Amino acid sequence: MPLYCEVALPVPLDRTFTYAAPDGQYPQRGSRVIAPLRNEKLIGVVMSVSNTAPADFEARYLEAVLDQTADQSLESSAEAEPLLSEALLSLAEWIAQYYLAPIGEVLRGMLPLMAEVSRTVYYRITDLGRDILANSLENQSGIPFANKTANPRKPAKNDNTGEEQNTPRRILERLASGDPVKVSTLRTASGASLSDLAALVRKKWIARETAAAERDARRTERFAVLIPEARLPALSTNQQAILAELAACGGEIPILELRKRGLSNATLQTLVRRGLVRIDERAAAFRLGGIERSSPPIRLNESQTEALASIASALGAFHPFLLHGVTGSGKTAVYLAAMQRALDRNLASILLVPEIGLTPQTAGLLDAAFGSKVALLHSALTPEERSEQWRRIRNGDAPIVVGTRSAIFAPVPHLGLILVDEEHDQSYKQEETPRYNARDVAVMRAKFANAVVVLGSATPSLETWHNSEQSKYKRIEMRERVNQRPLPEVELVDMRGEFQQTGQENLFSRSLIQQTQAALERGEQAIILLNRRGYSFAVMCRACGAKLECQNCAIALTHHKPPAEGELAREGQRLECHYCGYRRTVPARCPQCDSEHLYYLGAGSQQGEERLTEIFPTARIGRMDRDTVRGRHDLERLLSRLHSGEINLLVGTQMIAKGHDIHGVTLVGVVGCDHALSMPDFRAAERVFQLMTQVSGRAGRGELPGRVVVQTYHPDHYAILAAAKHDYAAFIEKELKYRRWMHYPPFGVLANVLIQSPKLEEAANWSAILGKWFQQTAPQGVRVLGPCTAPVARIKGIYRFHLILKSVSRQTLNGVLRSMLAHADTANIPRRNITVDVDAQRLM
DNA sequence: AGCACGCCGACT
DNA sequence: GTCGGCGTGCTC
Repeated sequence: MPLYCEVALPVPLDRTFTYAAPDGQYPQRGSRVIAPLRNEKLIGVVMSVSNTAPADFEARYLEAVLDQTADQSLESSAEAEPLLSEALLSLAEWIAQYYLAPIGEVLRGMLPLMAEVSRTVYYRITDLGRDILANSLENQSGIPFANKTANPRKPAKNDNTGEEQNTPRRILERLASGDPVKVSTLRTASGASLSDLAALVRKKWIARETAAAERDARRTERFAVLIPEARLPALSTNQQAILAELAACGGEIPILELRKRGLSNATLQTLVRRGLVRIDERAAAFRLGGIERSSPPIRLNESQTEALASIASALGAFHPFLLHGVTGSGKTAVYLAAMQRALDRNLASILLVPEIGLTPQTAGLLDAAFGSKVALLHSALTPEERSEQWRRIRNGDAPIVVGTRSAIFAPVPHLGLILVDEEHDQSYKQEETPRYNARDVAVMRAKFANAVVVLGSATPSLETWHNSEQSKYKRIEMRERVNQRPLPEVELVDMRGEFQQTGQENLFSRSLIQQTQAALERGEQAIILLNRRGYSFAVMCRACGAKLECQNCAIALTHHKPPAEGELAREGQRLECHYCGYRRTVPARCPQCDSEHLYYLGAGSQQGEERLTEIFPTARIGRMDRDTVRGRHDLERLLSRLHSGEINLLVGTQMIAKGHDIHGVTLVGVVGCDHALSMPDFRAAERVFQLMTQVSGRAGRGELPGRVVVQTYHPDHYAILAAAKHDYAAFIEKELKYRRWMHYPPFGVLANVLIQSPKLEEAANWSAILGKWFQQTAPQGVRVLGPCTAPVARIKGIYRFHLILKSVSRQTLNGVLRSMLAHADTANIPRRNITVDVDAQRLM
């Protein structure tokens, strides 16, 4: 009797599938398997096994059980674990239940599964196809193949070349032997497009099948190796160049390196053919790559030592901490020391950093402290690299894991410590299914692993702060900067007064200009936060008041100016939608009313840079935003130019606020970051406070004291006032009052239910159905706001409605959301059009 | 999500 | 009269 198992598959279905195990293979909970679903082969994870056959259907057989090594069956000891440990499986199940996400999708996000399995598509001729082919050979007419697969109004490119046009026939001929043929092979042989193949599948002349097989995902590196005793025949200059390079490098060199030095692969292949060089393939050595080692501070100060002692003495059991340390208090040094302490006790650590928080500097510190024990996991890794890191971690070769959000799923054995740097950072929340918050997952993971978890921040989120007040998390305070450096003095500039006094609307206030000038003259550096991308953030019509909007989204288009376009913003320049990427040029006339009077509203970082160039013609200005920092290397390059002093004035979006430690910066300007206060978002004040505090923290980290100039239209707002005084306590007190009053988190739990459809009436209708259901069932202990159109009513042509649910009890809310989804199912609302966002960060 | 099966308008 | 549009419904 076969063994049966429940398999989670990467499909958006809230259920598992039952399969029978092939003879002699014993899947366990946590094993990866290849499972046939319809005519696809998918990778899945075994959630449970049983001996009873399902009653009402016949289970199909698994194609294969992966990761069943020979020694695993031999050893059969407790050490022979399936790929996914029990701790990670429990974590996945917790996420699935807490965030109402399908377990298969949760697991897909946890495992670098896809890189490890190559999925191949094959085509095979059917009996019908054979008949058709035979008939056509008999009567030579080719009639059945009259080329109608493409749109009849648009003839296919190869339509007019006689015999060449008969694609279906060539497909069938290539398949005639009966063996399945790979798509790529078939397409080269027959010149067929994917839609040609799809058409024949529809006619049932051919059949499509997929196969999945495990691939060795270890990254290899290819070396060119000089064959010493070869006789040298006449060589071209290119060939000589390669041989010279090889000789200079001791006879071998990675092929990638050759290419970097401008030596061609074709030439290399010629040398191989002539027997002068051979190619060796070896497992790639691991290195952090392009990192300058930097030494950590040798001695911790008093508060750092105390923090370390608390954390270190808690190792070995579940203990959550909040490490609240002002900017520049040296949290990173505490993290490094704590990881070392864990390592001393043979415990591994995970350090989570925000998306752009992993600076080359931090990587350098880690490399210096832990060398090859470090595994880096970040979004720029290729699937193969990710997979390689994953294996190193799982083998125990890398007990120090550093990475962004999904690194919380690293398969670390003997996990003892999890550190979440800048725990308030929004990038820890995944904005697609499963919509987990890595900070909260970190706490659960620590719980399952009996580990210590430290949430660190200068500006803790209200949730975390509240948990520390409730003694759920133990709070550690670091109130002083290292070396008793003072926090920078903050000056508020009331921009309303500035307008009245100068009589004009200037982007930069007189005070900011004057102080920047002074800093630059003293040979110091300044950075200016201008938290909008682009040149101007909207184009508006003076006649009818309409803003130019994206055709796909209910969003004003942002104006970007090509750098060489002269003084004025004008027609013909680029407009861009920051939601969908739609681009168009600035029209001559308003598309609504045909007026010629269009004007440009607001200033972004691009305009900031331009203004600064005019004001400080001799300054060495740099800009840091998503337009100038696209790849990882752009950031590294900008930061190193800043460190070297090559740039002395930096303007940019919130990217510049994140954890950079540049000692020459003595002045920080904050321009127009308070517009966020008027957004319909209950976290607006929290975000403005955090951003202002973080960016202010960039000033005065070296020998010289820092200064901050904040331009604001809300000089009396508590978030601005508290940030100006570095007074977290004052801010938190006000903000907690407001949240309590409004029943917003942390006083209660919140979920955003988003209903989407490309058809307006459909979205409206569905959200009305759900709204009515809430009205009729009136669930106890849940407040419902809406339904109403979402703050961004349309994105990428999809109309959006939402409901906001608040409850004091997480369990109640979870239950109500489940009933709601069940009702949506009976009301025939497709599941994929409903997004449930538990603990939503943004209600947009 | 895919991808099949199944009922109504534009073309040979 | 066919092709093919995409509206329901299922996947072990």
